[in-house]
Formats: sequence, C-alpha cells, structure tokens
Amino acid sequence: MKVVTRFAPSPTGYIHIGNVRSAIYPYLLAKQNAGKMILRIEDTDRERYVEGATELIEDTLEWLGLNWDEGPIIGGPHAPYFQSERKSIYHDYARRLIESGRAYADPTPSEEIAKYREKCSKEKIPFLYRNFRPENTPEWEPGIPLRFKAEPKEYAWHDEVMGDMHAGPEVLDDIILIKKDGYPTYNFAHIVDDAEMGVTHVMRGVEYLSSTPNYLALYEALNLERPKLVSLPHILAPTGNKKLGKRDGAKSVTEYRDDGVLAEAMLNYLACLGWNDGTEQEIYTKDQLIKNFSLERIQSSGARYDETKLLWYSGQWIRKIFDEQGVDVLYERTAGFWPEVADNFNNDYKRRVLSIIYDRLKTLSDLREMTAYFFAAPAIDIDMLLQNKFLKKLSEAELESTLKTVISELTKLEDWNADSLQNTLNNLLELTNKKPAELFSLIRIAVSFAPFSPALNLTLEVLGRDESLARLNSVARAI
RNA sequence: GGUCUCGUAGUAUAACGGUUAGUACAUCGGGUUUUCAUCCCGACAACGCGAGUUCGACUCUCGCCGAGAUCACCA
Repeated sequence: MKVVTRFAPSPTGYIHIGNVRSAIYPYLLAKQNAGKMILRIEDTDRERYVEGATELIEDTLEWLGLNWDEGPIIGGPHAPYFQSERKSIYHDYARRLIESGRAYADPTPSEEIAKYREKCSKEKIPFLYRNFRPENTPEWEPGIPLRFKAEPKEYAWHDEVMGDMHAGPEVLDDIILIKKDGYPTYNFAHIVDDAEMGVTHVMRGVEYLSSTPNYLALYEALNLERPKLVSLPHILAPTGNKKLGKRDGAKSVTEYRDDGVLAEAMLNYLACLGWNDGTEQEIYTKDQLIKNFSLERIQSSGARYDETKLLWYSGQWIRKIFDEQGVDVLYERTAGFWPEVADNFNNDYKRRVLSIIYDRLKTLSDLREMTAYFFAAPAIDIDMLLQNKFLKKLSEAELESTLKTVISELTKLEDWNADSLQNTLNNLLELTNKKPAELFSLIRIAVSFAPFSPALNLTLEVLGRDESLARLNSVARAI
C-alpha cells in the first residue's frame, strides 16, 4: 500500500508536547510502509504568522529524528510547501467550483452575518449560513470572499481511530473557501494540497472531526478521492480536562532538549502516550516504533501528559545508551551539560566521572548539580557533617580522630584503585570500630559535601589520591 | 442550545463474554556493607451509574451521569 502522510503545522509558534504527536504518528506510519511524510507549512493566516516559527518547527522535527521526505529546505516534486506560495493553485480549484455552481462570491458584510448569527442564537436554533444565502451574487473578484455552496445530505465515513462515523445534513454549511484577502481558509487549502500532494492518510487532532462532513462534501464537489482519515485524540494538561496548550504552560519540545532529555526518550514517551502495541514493552527505539506502530491501536480517548514518566523514560534511555553503546557515545551527548568548573578538565576525566554517575541521571542537565565537587573542592560545611543522621550521635572529637585514622590508612595505600580502596575501607571499619553508615558517611561527606554521591570507593578513585587526601585533611583541621 | 466523541487504579494502558482484572509510572515498605540513584522483591490501588441480552458481562444493547470537541473571512 502506498502511504503518504503529512505534518502540516501553521507557523504560529513552537511545537509543544500537546501537538507533536501529529508529527510522530504520520512519520511512523509513512516509514512503516516505505512511504513518505511531507512537511507543509500552513501559513495562510498572515495575522497569526510568527517570524521564525517555521525554523522552530524544523528544528523540533530534526531533533526528534522525524525527517520529512518532502517539504521546506529539501523541496520535492510538489513544491512549494508553503501555502502562502500556492495561492494560484487554490484559485484554480476555486474556479472549478464556481464553474460547477458549487461556490459563490459573497458580498454580505460581516456585520450583517453577525446579525443572522445573533438572531439564531436568540431563537435557539442552529446557525447555518446556507439559510441566509444571498440571492444575487456578484462575479468573484479579489476583495470578496468565496463560499462553498453546500448541499445538505447525510455523510458516513470511517475514521481509523474513532471508527465508523456519520453525520446528518445539519452540519453542512456554506464554509468560506477563499478569504477576502485572497488567501484560502484551512478548510479549503488542506483539501487541495492533500490531493495535489497525493496524501493518503490525513492525520490530525480530533477537533477536526466535527468539520469532516464539510470536507467530505468538498472532496465530492471537487471530484477528489477521499484520503483515509485519522483523528488523533488530545493530550490533556496535567490538571483539569482540557487539552494541553501553551496557556497551560506547555513547554516546547526543544525546551526539553535543552534540559537534557534525550530525543529517544521524548519520542518513546510521546509515541506511547495513547498508543501501545498490546505487549508490555515500555522502551522502544525509533525503529521498533516504526515496526510495531499501528493506527488501530491508537487510543480513542485523550491521554494526560505526565512529565514524571517522561523523566523516567529519560533516565532509562541514559542507562540504555551507556549499557549498550558505552561511555563514549553517552559522553558525546553530554556536551554543554557540565558545570562550568568542568571546563578546565580533560575529556578523559569527565568521562570517568560520567561513568560512575550516569545511573543517577534523569536528564543530562543533572550533571550540572551532581558533579560539581569532582571539579572543585566543595566549601566545607561542618554542620552538614554534624547534622547527618548517622553522624550526629558522634562527638566532634570522635569524628576528628576517626578522620585521622582514615587519612593515615589511605596515605599508606599504594595502588589507588577501586578494589584496593574498598579493601582499605573495609579494614578501616574494624580499625575504627564504626558502623559502615557512620564511617562511610563521614568520608563521603568530607570529600563531597553533597547530599549524595556515587559509591565511595569509586568517588575516591576518580577524585584521585592527592585530591582526596587534601580534602580529608582540610576537613580534619576544620573540625 | 444543536451535532459529534470519549469514560479500567492518581496517571498511561492490557484483557474484549468465563482471569485472584495483568503491566508501567507515581506512592509506601524491604533487600543489594554509607548517602542518592540503579537493580531486585513486596504493598496500596481501577472496570462511572442503572437496566437489558446471556448459564455468565469490564467486555454486547439501551438509558442516565460525567468529561471533551465543534458550531470563525483560526488552523
């Protein structure tokens, strides 16, 4: 089966969590069937147009690895891919409709239309413009909007997600095709473009479900083949029951990139929000998603956005990359996420820090907070030592003498590596007659003054002999 | 108001006529010689309500309730 899908955003801002799915699913479906995904920019509303939004959209898709096969930048056989540059195509189709008597120029001033609408709402009857259709209509010319001439009838269709649908004639109306500024409306433009570009699957949010009968009427009037229709349920905001939008503070997708969430995790989470393949698998690579994706298994109800789960995916992916591809690959991804003090250290050292801290990361930017003490001696905070839940029952003198024993034993250590450090640490347990929680907390805090850190022997190994002893000594003096 | 859609634990979901209603996140406990995490083990927790069909219904039908979408010269 030939599959051509499209992602057709309007350049009015960034792509956020609530609307990326309508790019992800078309991509997965296209790739699964060796088809194409087209990126089309729907910029017919000049008032809402935002400078730079197109770049933002492209940037987001590129980050997620949703590479389009036709569209801006790369072009394609159906160029241009900006609706604002395809005006003449819409006008050609419009003329076809006028010739067949299915469209008319409507000179009615908008104040007049507002009156009709008000009248209906007062009488509590549905407002349908076709009931107010002007009797004599002028020739269509620039400056006059063009309306579709609806023929009230029933429509039945199949939605790949929602199932069999039908609607009565009461939803069919004389929708605007071309606005008075000469640009087409979405309602008209997307139909023309989808047909021109050979789109086989129209995937979009459920909000278009109610207008579908009007689209079906247009396909019919234009004698175009109906594409398969796929309504994607909304992603709901964390609270309330509304769809997630910018007003709810929906973050842009790329903001998560800047926060150190891996693209793989983002794609994985979003694809699985409202879709599953029926198995209990949670972690999917892009290729696995492509392989297992199916329209029938897209959920028909809305799905709530849960950032905590996204972050869980992020942590899982960091570990997955480390385990399967090694530190080097993970390390390359960490550029820009280290604390500033790390700038003076070489890659090898940072790689070693990464390899002992990676399983604690939820996002790459956690590196900033979690690794600072590997690059600069932390400020000594005696209270942190004294208040520690394991250490507070020990006297200061006790802490000091314990620390001195630790220092003298570690100084004797010849091979400063993880194994020998662990041996020494074990011996110290007996020598000092302290519980592991006491002894290890003391050393750990003295060396890091951080709320948590990797295993003690590993931390000391990476820190190195000189640095470790220097830190322990200065703490011993400070007590 | 008209039309349409949706309704399994807090969240995302599985099961689709017969199961102790499964899994994951979150939460709470426990284990892996310190911490935080990872990993492992365990606990808590759900079929919106009411009829009907059936030997039997989360699964089918109807009604109700609840939630949402749409009714723009926005997409």
